[in-house]
Amino acid sequence: MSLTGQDPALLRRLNAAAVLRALYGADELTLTHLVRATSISRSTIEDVVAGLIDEGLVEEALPAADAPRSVGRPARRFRFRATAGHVVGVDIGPHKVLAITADLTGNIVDSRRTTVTPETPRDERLAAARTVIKRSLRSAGLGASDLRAIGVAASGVVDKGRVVMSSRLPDMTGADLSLAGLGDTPVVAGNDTKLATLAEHWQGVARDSADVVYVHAGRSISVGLLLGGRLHAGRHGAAGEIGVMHSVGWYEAFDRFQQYGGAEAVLTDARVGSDQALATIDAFATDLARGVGAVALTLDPDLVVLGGGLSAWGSVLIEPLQRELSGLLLFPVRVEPSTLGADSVALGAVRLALNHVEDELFGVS
Amino acid sequence: MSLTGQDPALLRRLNAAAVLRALYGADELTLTHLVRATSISRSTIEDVVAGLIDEGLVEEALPAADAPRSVGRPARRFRFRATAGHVVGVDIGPHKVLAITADLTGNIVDSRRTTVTPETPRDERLAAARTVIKRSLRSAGLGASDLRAIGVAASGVVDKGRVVMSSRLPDMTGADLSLAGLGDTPVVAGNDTKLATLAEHWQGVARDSADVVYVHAGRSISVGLLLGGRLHAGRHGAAGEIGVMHSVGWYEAFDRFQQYGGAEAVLTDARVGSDQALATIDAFATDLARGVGAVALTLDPDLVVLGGGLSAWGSVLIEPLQRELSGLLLFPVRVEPSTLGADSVALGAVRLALNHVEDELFGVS
DNA sequence: ATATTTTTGATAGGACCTGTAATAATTAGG
DNA sequence: CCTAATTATTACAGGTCCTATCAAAAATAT
Repeated sequence: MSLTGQDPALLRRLNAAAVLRALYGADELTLTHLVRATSISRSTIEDVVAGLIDEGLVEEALPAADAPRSVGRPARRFRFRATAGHVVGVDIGPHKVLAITADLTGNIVDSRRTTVTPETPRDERLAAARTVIKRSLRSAGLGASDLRAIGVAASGVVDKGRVVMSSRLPDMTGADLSLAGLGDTPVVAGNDTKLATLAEHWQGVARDSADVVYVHAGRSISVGLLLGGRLHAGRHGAAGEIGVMHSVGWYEAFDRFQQYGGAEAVLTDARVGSDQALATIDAFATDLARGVGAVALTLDPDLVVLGGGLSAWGSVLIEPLQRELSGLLLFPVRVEPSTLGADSVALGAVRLALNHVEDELFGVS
Repeated sequence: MSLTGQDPALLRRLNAAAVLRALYGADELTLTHLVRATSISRSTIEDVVAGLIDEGLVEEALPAADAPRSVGRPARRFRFRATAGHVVGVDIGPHKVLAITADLTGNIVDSRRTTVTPETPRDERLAAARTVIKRSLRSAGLGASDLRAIGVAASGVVDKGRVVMSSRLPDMTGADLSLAGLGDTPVVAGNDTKLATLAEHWQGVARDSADVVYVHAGRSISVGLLLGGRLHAGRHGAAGEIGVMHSVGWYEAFDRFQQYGGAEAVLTDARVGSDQALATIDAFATDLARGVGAVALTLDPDLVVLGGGLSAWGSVLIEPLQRELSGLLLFPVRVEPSTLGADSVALGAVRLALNHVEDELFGVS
């Protein structure tokens, strides 16, 4: 059944969530600030904050010695107690396993990695993930009870905590990503590109866009979708798999660079104006635009984000891509390079874990 | 700012909405039924229902003489007062203008049409829409004050109440769909295919699916998207315009039938097993699958609905389409023919208008 | 006629919200 | 150093909403 206001306490939960959200973004706020931000009455704010302090989610900040003094009785200041809990986001990739530990505001407290190879067998790869998580927690001085959720990113189609299919790491097909052996911390999993999309919406260029197409361009090309501010996974978790269509030509696209003598060579030659290098990039942009154009025509998004290794090329690749796209689309679309580096996937896993925690913390519906 | 429970009356609105929704689906319900359906306490239900009766949204049903009698004091029965308001949905098409008048439950009380041609100038076409709406209202015995909203469907890209671009009816490009001259009734507009998608989700085969790709297949081919149970329009209202991509081949697809001697001829020949007719249909299905495949790979939807004139062909077209799609997609997708006829667009416009009314009626967020 | 069943009406108790008035803790200025 | 102005805190009154419980009302079954 739908939302029914059965319990007057619903109002309290709603207001607590609003206060928490307000504190979330800011550093320290006074009660008066909170009243203004939420337009809830002062009496209520006071009660709510007291309750949140009891729960350990908010703490009073001691007045700083060098704080700017103003007239009138000084207000107490409150802040979100970021250390009330922590999450870990782990990127289980072909070449590395990266774990990022963060507090509830998303502040990174530790970051730890191990090297693996595409040939590393499944169990070893998953064991590496467990080990990296444990090490990161220990180094951050955290126990199992401090951990509220774990976010896991893996390549391939990920659905219901499992890798349904992975072409990049065939051995991972069928792998269970619930990482047993780490206590009963809830584990949420997702596809790497989709989680990078989430990261881009959280801290990257897509911060203010609700409908985003994220394109990971590197050795392989893949797509993540954010629709209405939420990740769109699809019925089988296979949304964005436009590259599967052979006529799009994404499987062979990167070979253009290999044939030239490697991606590095193309970039350096292009920078000095080599016609052949520029033509190679143009051809690659055409490949890219074939798939991105289909997705953009389907969704008419606010923004296309170019991520992955090739996003570091910046305008060298963005410009021909945009040129190609403008010939395909009804309306021009904004294309921006990713501002997050190679850690974006693990960062997205952190965000996924935080989403889970927030749903529990200030979940209402 | 987000939802804040500032007012205790929020609970009442929430509960009123829950009661209204419960009454919406059912015919007549007793207070006890409502208590069970909403799990709100009886006292509250009583209050809420009294309030809704005051507002004119609910009425008490007189006990029917032939009602099945049971032990105990007979309960009063309540029903949603469907006639508390009406809406009109109007489809402004190339060949017809169709207005459907419905009450708040969506019961159709009148349906009225006028014939136009693709050459009818813009002002005349819009005037025809106004006239048809007025006639339909008069014939339903309704005054301007009974009308709560008007939904308008037009072909082409529709955004913010205007036709941004129409390839089917170029003269309509730039048209203002707010239909001035019908009082101050709110008018909401949308693209015809998108609204047919809405209709299909409301009363058609897509009733239980949240992520739906609707394909209108006829003289022209177009796509409507429902994502997470909501229509996806895109930044410029141009979502689903995959057919714009020339390589998809949708502009010329229907010509295959014309070259054969008309769509009718293809169908009748195919039914008696003509190889040439079947091959023509296969080729058309391949055209269709090229675009639908791209959309389905992008979105991984629950369901693909085939609408438009060719949906009447049923399995003759569905089967080759499904065959083609299965070769393109990672996961098989359910493909169903539309169950609604040519009125689906106007019906979707009715639903759009009802959505608007409901947002106002039991809008909370 | 009496018992049983179900609905209805009325009352009490508690949680929540808002707004106002009194009180406390500062700074600015004479 | 003292007073006025300013801002924050605390306490209280008034109102809406919810739930739970219990007696009264209206029907059927025996």
